[in-house]
Amino acid sequence: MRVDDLPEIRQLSLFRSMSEASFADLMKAAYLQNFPAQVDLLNEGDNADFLFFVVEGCVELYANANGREGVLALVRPVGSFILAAILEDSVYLMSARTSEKSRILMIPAQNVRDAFESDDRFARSIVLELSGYFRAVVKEYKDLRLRTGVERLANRLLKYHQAQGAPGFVELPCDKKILASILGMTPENLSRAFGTLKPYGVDVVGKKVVLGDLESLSVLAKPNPLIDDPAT
Amino acid sequence: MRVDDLPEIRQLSLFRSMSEASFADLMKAAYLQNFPAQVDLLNEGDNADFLFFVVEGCVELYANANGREGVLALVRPVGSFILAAILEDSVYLMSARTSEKSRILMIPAQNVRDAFESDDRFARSIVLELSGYFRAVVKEYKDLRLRTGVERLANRLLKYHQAQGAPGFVELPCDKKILASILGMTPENLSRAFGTLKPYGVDVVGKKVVLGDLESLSVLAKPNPLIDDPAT
DNA sequence: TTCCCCAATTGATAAATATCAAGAAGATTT
DNA sequence: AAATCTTCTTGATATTTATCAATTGGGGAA
Repeated sequence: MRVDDLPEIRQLSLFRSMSEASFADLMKAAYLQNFPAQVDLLNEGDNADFLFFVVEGCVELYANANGREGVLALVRPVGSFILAAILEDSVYLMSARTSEKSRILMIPAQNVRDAFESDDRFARSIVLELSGYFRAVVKEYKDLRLRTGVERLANRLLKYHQAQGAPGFVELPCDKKILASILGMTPENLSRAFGTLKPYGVDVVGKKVVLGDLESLSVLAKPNPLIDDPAT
Repeated sequence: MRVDDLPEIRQLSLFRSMSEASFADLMKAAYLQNFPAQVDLLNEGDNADFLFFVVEGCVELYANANGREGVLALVRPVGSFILAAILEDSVYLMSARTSEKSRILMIPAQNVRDAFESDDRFARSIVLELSGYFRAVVKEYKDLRLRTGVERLANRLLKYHQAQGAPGFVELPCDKKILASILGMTPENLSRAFGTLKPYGVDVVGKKVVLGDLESLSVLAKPNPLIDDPAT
């Protein structure tokens, strides 16, 4: 399937300042494909052949080591993944699978590297994209390193709450099983962590979580913009 | 103190392909300073005013949250830190302190951003530098997420062993207290982890660690280039 | 050298997290 | 609607990790 017209891609900060010609070249080489849920898009260790964008749906980035597996991030429209591997012309450090029916844009790695070499504006956009990625991972690292599971959950709820317009409740963006893995815990412990947060006004009803006492939840969570604010 | 002559800086991949003029401008604005051990160079949350290079000595990058502190990395000559914060014109996500007497090169943030805008080669070098940083943090994250403390220690020992030319023993690059924090554990647990590794041929004599049975140590560690190989 | 401070170790205990097992609740298929 | 499958929850237990306390030991300062 070829790329007909994807204005939302052109509007990404990565491509917005790119020359018309370079962008056209990239899109000419690109593939737009629909995948069902639970399809592996790439495996860690594979050579980085494509740069990926989630146009619709949702993709899990995950990794395996020492007999364990963990989800590192969810990518939602319109987000890219594994840019760094492409630029280093190296292997993927993470695996990726669709977590629901998804529409994925794939740009061959060599075309991306060519555009990086030839288009100065694009090269600079990539710098800002990578800086953002880097800082996001540092935040994830600090979250995992310096907080307990209950604290991570509490902060995550507060973060979702902000992102959803602070209506007093939170709509979980995925199954609790996935959420648990993103938070670096088992599903069992996520259930228990929700239980621990009950005295802090947290009530779970399916995928909806009511935050009845933001004050005391924040006291427990100790939210920190240097970890929890995506914009910082 | 002004920068007289620092060929090792010019030779960094970040600067190697930069124009003579841009590099001269940067160095004219830069400061080269000597610090004793245990001096705070910057604090997380501060505005990113300088890009730093360790010319001699050693710097710890660390962070605080929820009443806990952790060392995220050691930077040794000639390494840079907090490039991403400079480019985003944002705040530092990590704090930095000298862990020994050190010579530090500091380049004002605005000069770095100016050079990034004006020098196309420099902009591309930054991309590769950031890609490397990003992948390094992802590896750290996977290490912490998917391995127990004993496994992290075992793999770290094997990594140092490789880096030091595989002489059958390892010279620890820092105090055990710092090493413990880098590995994401307490000093007490590091001691016990060394004890756990004794049956696998690991014998500690001060800062020297003899690896007497690489075979069985590797079986326990399950080293993985997608985490442990700095070059991947 | 002697003293002193701090790193390092060891033991006892507590907290956090994972694992195993079983049942309950939802969702999907037939 | 019934059957089936998976997620989610809860309990019991084990592992991992942290904390508190008490020494021990090594490196620098006077």
